[in-house]
Amino acid sequence: MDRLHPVVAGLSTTSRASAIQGCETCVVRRWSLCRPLSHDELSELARVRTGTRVLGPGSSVIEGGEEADALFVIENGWAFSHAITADGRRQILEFHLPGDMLGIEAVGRVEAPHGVETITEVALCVLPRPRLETLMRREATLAFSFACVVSRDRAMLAERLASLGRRAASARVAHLLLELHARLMQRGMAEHDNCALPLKQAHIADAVGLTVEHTNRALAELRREGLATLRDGRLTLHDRRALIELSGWDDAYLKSARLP
Amino acid sequence: MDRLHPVVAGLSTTSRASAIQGCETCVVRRWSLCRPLSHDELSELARVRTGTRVLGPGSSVIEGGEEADALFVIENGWAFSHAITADGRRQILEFHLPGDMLGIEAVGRVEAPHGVETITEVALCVLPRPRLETLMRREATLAFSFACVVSRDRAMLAERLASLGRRAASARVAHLLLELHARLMQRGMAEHDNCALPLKQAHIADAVGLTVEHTNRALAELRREGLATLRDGRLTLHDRRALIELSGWDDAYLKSARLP
DNA sequence: CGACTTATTGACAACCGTCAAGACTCGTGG
DNA sequence: CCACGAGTCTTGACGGTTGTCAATAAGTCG
Repeated sequence: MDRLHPVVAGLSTTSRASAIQGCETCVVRRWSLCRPLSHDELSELARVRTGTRVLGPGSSVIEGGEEADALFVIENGWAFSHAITADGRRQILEFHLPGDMLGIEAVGRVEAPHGVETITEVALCVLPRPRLETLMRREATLAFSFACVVSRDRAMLAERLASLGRRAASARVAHLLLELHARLMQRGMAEHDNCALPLKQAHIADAVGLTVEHTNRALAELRREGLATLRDGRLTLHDRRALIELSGWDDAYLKSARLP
Repeated sequence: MDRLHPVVAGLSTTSRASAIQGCETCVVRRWSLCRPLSHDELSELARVRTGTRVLGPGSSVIEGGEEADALFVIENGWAFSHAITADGRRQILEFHLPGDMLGIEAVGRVEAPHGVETITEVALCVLPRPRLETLMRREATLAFSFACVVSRDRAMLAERLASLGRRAASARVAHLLLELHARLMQRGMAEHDNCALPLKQAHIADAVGLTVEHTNRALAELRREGLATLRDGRLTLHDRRALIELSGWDDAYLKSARLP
């Protein structure tokens, strides 16, 4: 896994000056922080952002433990945040899809506690942290909207935590697949029974706390039982009901409900 | 475990009308949401709160899945939030100490995704959600401060998640013990090598994703190796260095750093 | 073609869960 | 005062789930 420095990686296919473009027509606005903002607030936010940065697959967006000078909104592509344990093993905390924010765990602190890395090529809306925080201290709607985003994020982590703590291997994998599919559906990025899923088995393993080998066995079981197939970057859900039954899936935690 | 309805339980030792008392002298202010607020903002918040509610040990503060009409700040005592899996097993998500907020995961949504239950007797500062959210939409400092609180909370969940995913039983237990001790130290509720810890082994088991029996074995190992002792509601850390080594502990995620 | 990554499978061992039993504490009631 | 029962802690035996190690297959890119 090649870890390019964010700046270097960023420059490789670098920032188009789309800062000029307004936030109102942003394709991910509906799923992002910006949804509830008024016209005036949006134009203020548009002045905060410094443009779009495009990173290649497998590049580092935020280095864990280092100072994070910007927050990001994914305009396109997949990423994940992760912790590295003292003995070098990796735990994926969350997968990030278009409209998600990166770096929210750095707010209110100096260093980013966790690293963020791209999976596919990713286009990021760059929001320099000092300027964004200044604006949030002035615009209550933005700050509250931000709090709602973090709160939803927290709920997803809690759900994953319950999964790792109290479910067997195949149930954990099934739960993750259902979650990703549901989140893609919300964004119109999935059919009712299938979607593109650019994850390696190693990603899934690190997300659900299993080894790659055992994750493979769990996926094989799901396939053998006719529940779901993950192949060539595409997930197909053959028996949604059985997957839900197996994993104890409940989509309530994904419904961010009534943002202002 | 007797589950009294919060209102009923609340009435049993009921709300002293300490709403009159200002928030400025609040003992937990230094560790709570309120820390960065100005004099004027504090007095507005004081008008939001409806008083203090006292609950007995083992009573339910928030029912998972039900509508949450208030947020709370713990003034005194221990509580925990938890998820219940489909097959009835419990996963403790977080332990809550004086100054912590309860119900933050309900912000921006209608129902509380997870339940909250008291461990000891608990005194709660009650903040009705509609009034608090109205104030947050007006007062940017409060909303931003709230976002920082949620973000810190999220970091703690992420750390626990990495623990469950990538650490062995005794390391998970050691990590939890170190975290609780560190959080108590921040509040002046612990000595450098020991503290009161009113947890049953079942609480620890449900927090780190183990059975009670195996948690007991892990605790026995820590005791046998001379690392830590948990006995009669008191935790003693005999060899902090070895505990840190074993669990990969790093306290960076607890440092909420520079709130405004 | 050869190096590399990823997926897959098998054998075996370690870890952890399950089940069962006993010890200890504490409050209650006789 | 003691007996009793409930809740918690502790220990042992055993089995299942998962991790480890190793090898192979399949695909990708130079």
